[in-house]
Amino acid sequence: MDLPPLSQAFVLHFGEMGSRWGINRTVGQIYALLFISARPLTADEITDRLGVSRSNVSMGLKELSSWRLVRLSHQPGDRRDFYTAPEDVWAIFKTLAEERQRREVDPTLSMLRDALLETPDSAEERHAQARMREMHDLIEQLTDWFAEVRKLSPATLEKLMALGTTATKLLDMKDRLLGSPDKTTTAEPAPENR
Amino acid sequence: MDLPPLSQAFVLHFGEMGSRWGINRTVGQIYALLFISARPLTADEITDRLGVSRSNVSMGLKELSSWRLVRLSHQPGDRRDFYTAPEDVWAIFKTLAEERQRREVDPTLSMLRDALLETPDSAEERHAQARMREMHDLIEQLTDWFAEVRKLSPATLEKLMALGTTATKLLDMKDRLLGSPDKTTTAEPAPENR
DNA sequence: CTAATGTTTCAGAAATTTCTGAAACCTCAG
DNA sequence: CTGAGGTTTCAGAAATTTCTGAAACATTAG
Repeated sequence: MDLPPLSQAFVLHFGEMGSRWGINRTVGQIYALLFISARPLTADEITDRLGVSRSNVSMGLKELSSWRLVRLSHQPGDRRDFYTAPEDVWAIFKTLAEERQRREVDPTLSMLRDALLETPDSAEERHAQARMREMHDLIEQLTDWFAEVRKLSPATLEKLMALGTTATKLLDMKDRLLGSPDKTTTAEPAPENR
Repeated sequence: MDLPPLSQAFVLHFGEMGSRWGINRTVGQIYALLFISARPLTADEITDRLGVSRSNVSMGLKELSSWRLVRLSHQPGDRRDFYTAPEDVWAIFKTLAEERQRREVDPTLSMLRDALLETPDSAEERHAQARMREMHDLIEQLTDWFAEVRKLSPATLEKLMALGTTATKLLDMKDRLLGSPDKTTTAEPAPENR
């Protein structure tokens, strides 16, 4: 690997991290390299810098494309493909969340929904199904909420997060303002934490 | 594997999913099995049901313990260890988030912080460092926010999520009520989406 | 103490995943 | 049409991860 020290540390770290997720080491490294690069890189440049085989890079780039984590660009008078990581870190994060949703959460939800349609044929199975319903409901709720959040502009999001726990206060405020039809929020007698 | 159909589908699915995350197939299956089980199971029962080796189960349970995803219990007059998955799906989700934070995010943040302390020795490295700062700031912000959210009680959380995007409206409301010192929220001239 | 019952460790076998080099394949300038 | 420049595919080699069975290690009842 032929990289200046700072860059090398970063690239190696993401290589390792990648392998904890479903992503393999090389893919992690390619992405890290593109992320910190000041300009678009060709597959050959990536190959040289990382010191892995050309075909490995090709496959890695293909994988990254399927995750929508790299963009292709061209330069006038040059037929080679140049690759870039999107600039906006928020956008990257959003893409990642969307793809994981699509690849991991959606299939799980669908499996759970199917299971919930079956008629359990024993007490054991009845209990199992009840647990699956709990999990299904939680995941669905989280999913819906994430979908909402993803629609927000980065600016709004940042503001929301800056609010932090104050959000709870907002909740109370809303209840007071809109004349809470649901008393539980205010009635809650000082629970452990909120 | 010796399981009724519904349970089997669930267990197999989580086995596969597990391997997309850093978790191996068996560990995923053990967890799934415990999750849907109506009562605590011994390691031997798990071994029989899943049809894997006893030692594999032992290691899997150890791994799950290190993730704080199983609880140990005992029954009077029985020396064997009985394992359970926590009841509350919210709690499970929280634990998972905390552990991933500890194992993946914290080390990354620390690597980034170190990198940001170095003095870049070229234009390239300077740019790389700037990118790292962007990533660092985003992760830190998300981290802080998650930490806040984790403190909320499930009930409050659920309410917050039920609000969905309405939160944005609350934000505006707050600004109007408290006499926003920061005009950007209301001034924002109809951005793509929010 | 020791036998019975249960758990953990560990070295190697098995399976899976990743990586490579060579060949096939594409595209376009000339 | 041809060949130069570039990309992708693929079968097997290499590396890594997972799984197993046997042995070592607890713990406690008697």
